[in-house]
Amino acid sequence: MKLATWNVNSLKVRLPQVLQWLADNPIDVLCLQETKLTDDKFPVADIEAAGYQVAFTGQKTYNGVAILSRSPITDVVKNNPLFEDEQQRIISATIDGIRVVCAYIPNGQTVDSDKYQYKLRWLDSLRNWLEQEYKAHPKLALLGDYNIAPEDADVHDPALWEGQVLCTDAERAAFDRLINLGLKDAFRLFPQQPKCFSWWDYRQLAFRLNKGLRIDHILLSTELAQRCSACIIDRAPRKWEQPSDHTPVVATLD
DNA sequence: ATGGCCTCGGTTCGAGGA
Repeated sequence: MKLATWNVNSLKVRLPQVLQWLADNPIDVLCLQETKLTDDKFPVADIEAAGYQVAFTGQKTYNGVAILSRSPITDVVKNNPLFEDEQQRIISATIDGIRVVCAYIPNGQTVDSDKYQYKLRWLDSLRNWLEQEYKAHPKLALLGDYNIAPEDADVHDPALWEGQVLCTDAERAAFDRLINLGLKDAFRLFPQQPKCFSWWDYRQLAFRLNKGLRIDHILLSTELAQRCSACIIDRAPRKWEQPSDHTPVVATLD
């Protein structure tokens, strides 16, 4: 079983790429972020025609998340019940006995902004809610765009990024508190090449120069981590025409 | 280099992303 996450930066623009990537790869569950579509505009028919069921929650212009699945999707929950939020950033569902949580964690903009404080509050509440969810669902997976590079190894130039949003101590501490619930970073369960990233700025030839960050993650509960046999970042779609600035991360469960 | 890019909404620029 393959679980994946991909921030597509507008599903309206990227739908052909999503369908192409699913045609190229045997993905069972795909979590999408930044769909940027209201629910009435969501391309349900195209996704179903590709052999996937889908659950989604969106809004105009910003945010928006979705879960695509080859197996039936049940018990869909939108957002974090403990955190009042107009922004559509979380959707959860049960698929083949696994509780899948798809999250688009706030960016935070800059450390001196209100958006950064919102990000930290949002992460604190996410942790509290997931603590409950984990107890209810031992087979738990949290996939998404975390907007956090957990370690300097996840940053192309740690000195340049030191103290910057996505890399601050407070954000990394929030990530560690998710880990401390008993979740494992699937990518770090395995030996990896250095300088593996999931996002590259559109500017400055960043992708060609591999000036990126690893900010898209798959966290697995202990039970699922024991079943995980691989986790890779697929750079291929980042090389396509008109790419998202993020590329998919894929975990394989046996 | 106080930047460069992309998307959206809605107009021909500003906000937001990361």
